[in-house]
Amino acid sequence: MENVSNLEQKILISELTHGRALAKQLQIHLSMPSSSREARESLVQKILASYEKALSMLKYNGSLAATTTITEPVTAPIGNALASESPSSLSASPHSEDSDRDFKEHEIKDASRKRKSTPRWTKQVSVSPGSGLEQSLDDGYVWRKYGQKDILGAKYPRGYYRCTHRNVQGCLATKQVQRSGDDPTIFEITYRGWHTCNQAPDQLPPNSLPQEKPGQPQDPINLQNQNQIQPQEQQPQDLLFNFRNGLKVKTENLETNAQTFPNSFFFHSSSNTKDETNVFVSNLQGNNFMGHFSPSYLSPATWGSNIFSLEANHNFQGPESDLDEIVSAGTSVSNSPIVDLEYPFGTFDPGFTFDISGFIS
DNA sequence: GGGATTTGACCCGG
DNA sequence: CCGGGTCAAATCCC
Repeated sequence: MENVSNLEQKILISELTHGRALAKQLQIHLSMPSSSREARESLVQKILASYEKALSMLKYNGSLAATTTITEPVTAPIGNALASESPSSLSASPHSEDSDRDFKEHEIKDASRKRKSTPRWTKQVSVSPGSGLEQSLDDGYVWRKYGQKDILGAKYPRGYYRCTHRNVQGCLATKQVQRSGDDPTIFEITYRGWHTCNQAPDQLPPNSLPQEKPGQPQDPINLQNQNQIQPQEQQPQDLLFNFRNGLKVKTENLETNAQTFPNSFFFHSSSNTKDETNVFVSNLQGNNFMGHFSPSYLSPATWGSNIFSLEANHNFQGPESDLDEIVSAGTSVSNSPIVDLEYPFGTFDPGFTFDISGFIS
């Protein structure tokens, strides 16, 4: 119980801090003649999104305490899951083309378990042609498509993407993109898992272009065959990369077993907020968690136009959560993506504190 | 040539 | 057995 609230508090703090950082960025943008309107609006949206999330968490928490309505335990076997992902292709040296799938079997078994506990959230994005929302499908991460499948009853195939850095950094984040049948301008994007890679989608230095890729107009509507979304390119964010390189903790082996995950941590480094902003929930799982937790995860919605109704699905204290705690944004955005998230946290040890000072210097 | 995408096969859970 | 998710060889593209 207390664990929960403690965790919640940390998340809230990081969310709010994140929002504040965004506001600062906005402030800078406002005094910057070169700043585009889109950039500003984007920031505004992000800020609002941040607020929404924070608020909804509070509300949800409240309702939890008050009514305790959790419908689904959403079994989160926090102990082992998620990180155990490691599809053999990852861990077992890829260059093994010898015996086929025989010996993979056992590994695959535990991999299957993770799926259930992998957090995921869905977002609907509508892309209206010509309204500058093309980039809506760009969430700032670099994805690599690994599959496409026709889904029963769906007009368009579903695309499966995973983080480009999966192999290198063991980033387990994936997403599915499903184009809506009745409204082809709507894409439902389901994210799964956290990014444990170095990408920092929504916290670019204030003076660098926010989200948009200058020389790269993209038009999802023109996806070659109306049914596939192309992954977007992305600016290298070396700053963060380098930064992090210095403190990467044995990422080489982390694919192989979950146990190494506990040692890794991750936090955002935004250029202008070096203070407490970065003290995020780190090493959440000292005992069991499932990966990293970064604000970027909490703010998957970094899109040009947002938000949304947010649905949180905690499985903390067990049974029942009616998560009908839907918070609709006051902002009447024409196209309001819907974010629908569920993160199977279990109990955490709230006691941890994390001092990043040692890493920064 | 290397990385990304395509696409049919495979695996697993329901 | 069926459908969704993933793998991986073939292919594409820069």
